[in-house]
Amino acid sequence: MDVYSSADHHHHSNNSSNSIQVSEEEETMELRRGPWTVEEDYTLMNYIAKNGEGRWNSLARCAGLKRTGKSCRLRWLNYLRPDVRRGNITLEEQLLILELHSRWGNRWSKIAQHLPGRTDNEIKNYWRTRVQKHAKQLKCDVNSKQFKDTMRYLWMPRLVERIQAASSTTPIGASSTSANTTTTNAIGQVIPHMSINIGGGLINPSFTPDNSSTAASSDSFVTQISPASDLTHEYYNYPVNTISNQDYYQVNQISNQPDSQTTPSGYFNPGLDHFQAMEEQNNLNQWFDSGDTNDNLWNVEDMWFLQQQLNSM
DNA sequence: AAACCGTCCAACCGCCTAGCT
DNA sequence: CAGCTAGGCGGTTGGACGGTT
Repeated sequence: MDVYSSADHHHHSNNSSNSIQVSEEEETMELRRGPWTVEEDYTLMNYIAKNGEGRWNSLARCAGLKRTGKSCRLRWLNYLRPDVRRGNITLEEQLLILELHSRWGNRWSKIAQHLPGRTDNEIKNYWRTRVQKHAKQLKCDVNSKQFKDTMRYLWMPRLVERIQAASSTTPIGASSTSANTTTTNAIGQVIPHMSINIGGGLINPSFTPDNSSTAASSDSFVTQISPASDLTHEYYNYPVNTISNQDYYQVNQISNQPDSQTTPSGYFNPGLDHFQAMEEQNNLNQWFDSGDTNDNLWNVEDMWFLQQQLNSM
């Protein structure tokens, strides 16, 4: 519906004389769909640079884009926006996504608000392609208690370990213990941090597995992360992995929730001995260790063992 | 070489809601 | 108040791509 009915169509070409007979296609103002061309991107960026964003339907018309307002909005927010980050999800981001998802469920936009530069779409894609894949491999439902516990007591602590390990070998300029509120990235820009406390209380896992979809009242348990808006001037074809985890986000303090039952050991819940035993028996590094920030598939032994554990829960 | 397969992600769709008339 | 529209959100899809057979 949106723009389709509009008669006052504009053309991005400049033939104002319009002497050419209007084709049927132009008459009905056929809207383009599918992938955006470089020209369309350029048009949209230019228009927004001059006129700002918002009022997407009229924006699409005025800019001469044969697109719906929705399509323009999506393209801008998910791709063209200067502060959008694409590329590998860092360990810190993975951890945050897992934690926030355990809290809020599929509230992607809400989760995205806490990951500067990341879009809801990207987080959603990450979840579906990475996290759900593991659930599938374990033959359990992503929403099941079993899988949630697996994430909480295995995956997330593992991420914490890896983050700690990474931060202990952090190069100069990105020390892990600092309480600073900014850090400097690889190209010398000062950027704000994502707030994750690794060594101390971590992100507060006061998570109860069965209420994941109920919106918690405490949205502020993670301090709002401000977008690293000055980070990606080179946003088109932004190269992945050019900025290391350590450079990008500095491990930092987080405000603990008042009602927290969290111990300083974070996710390691003393009541879950079998998980800890499991940790000792199995080298689950296979999950994480082959790539930089990639998750990895279970190896056969891990899969088998974990399956036994899950079945006995 | 080519057919097949799995993964990833940009972009779409439908639904919902807030705001305006 | 109802009706309409734009914007926002979550779910889904299709095509590109890389790896494997």
